[in-house]
Amino acid sequence: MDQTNREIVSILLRDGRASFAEIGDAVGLSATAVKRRVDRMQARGEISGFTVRVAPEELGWGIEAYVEIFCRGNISPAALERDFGPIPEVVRVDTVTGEADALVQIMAGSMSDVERIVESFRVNARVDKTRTAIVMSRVIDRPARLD
Amino acid sequence: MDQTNREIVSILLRDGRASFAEIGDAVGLSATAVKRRVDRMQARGEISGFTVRVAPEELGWGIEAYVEIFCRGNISPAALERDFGPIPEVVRVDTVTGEADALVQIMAGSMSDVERIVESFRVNARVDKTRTAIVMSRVIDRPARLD
DNA sequence: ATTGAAACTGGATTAGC
DNA sequence: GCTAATCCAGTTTCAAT
Repeated sequence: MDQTNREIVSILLRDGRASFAEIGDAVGLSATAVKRRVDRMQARGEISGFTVRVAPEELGWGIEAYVEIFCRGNISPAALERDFGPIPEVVRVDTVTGEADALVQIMAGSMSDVERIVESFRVNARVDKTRTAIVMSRVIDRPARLD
Repeated sequence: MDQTNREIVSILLRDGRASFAEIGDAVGLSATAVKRRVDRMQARGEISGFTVRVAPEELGWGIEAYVEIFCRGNISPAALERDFGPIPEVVRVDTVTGEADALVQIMAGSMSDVERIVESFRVNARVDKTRTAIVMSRVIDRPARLD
């Protein structure tokens, strides 16, 4: 990944629908060249896709929560993916250092949804304990910057 | 926000560069009507923008971390925004229920960057204590779904 | 107030270099 | 990587509902 690709990605982070011509002007390439670079980055998996950024509450995701997962014994990333992947409200799962084994982020419609989802984590035999932090206010939420 | 807009957003969540014509086919509207609906959602702030989804390690963000922030006394969202907003590695800040007052998510180039950034949190007079969890593996990371 | 059709503009894409 | 040619999407206008 060279500097030019970094600049292209930097622009796309700020505006995922920027035209190839615009990007080309900014980085000093033709639109064609930019398109090929973006296509190649997508083919290599450096770019995994494009998406829209939405105000969660407008879409019925009234509640967000972080759930720390404490397991009995070890848990593999593959097992986590199998267990949490099918739950649509789960938007993110990381294995982490520290007390907890994993951190799960959920976006739900209501507090009772959170309750139900977290409860469903517990039926999983490997999950020993959970600790939930409800998001009160989203202060900053932005794509990482390159510059 | 009506059902049609939900469907449009649902498509854009999966492909943020989908053409208005494609979306129109899927929801039973003309490209024109779709464009206007997207424009209006953007004007109302329901859609805050479009972005690319990238593989962080490809971009020099080798390390991600969650930092729990414990404050002396109260801390307002506005103060958090002022203190953390200028740090480019900070991608997310939420005030949360539970032990910690806020949860900060950072994307950094290296462990020493994490150390430096977390250390910089501490110089802030209001921050009493921090607890850092380093991400070992990103198991799931996806936009929330509407279905 | 919102839509669809048509016309126009300009970007996306392909072919050739 | 660029240019040129083609195609198609984005955008605006306008009439209709």
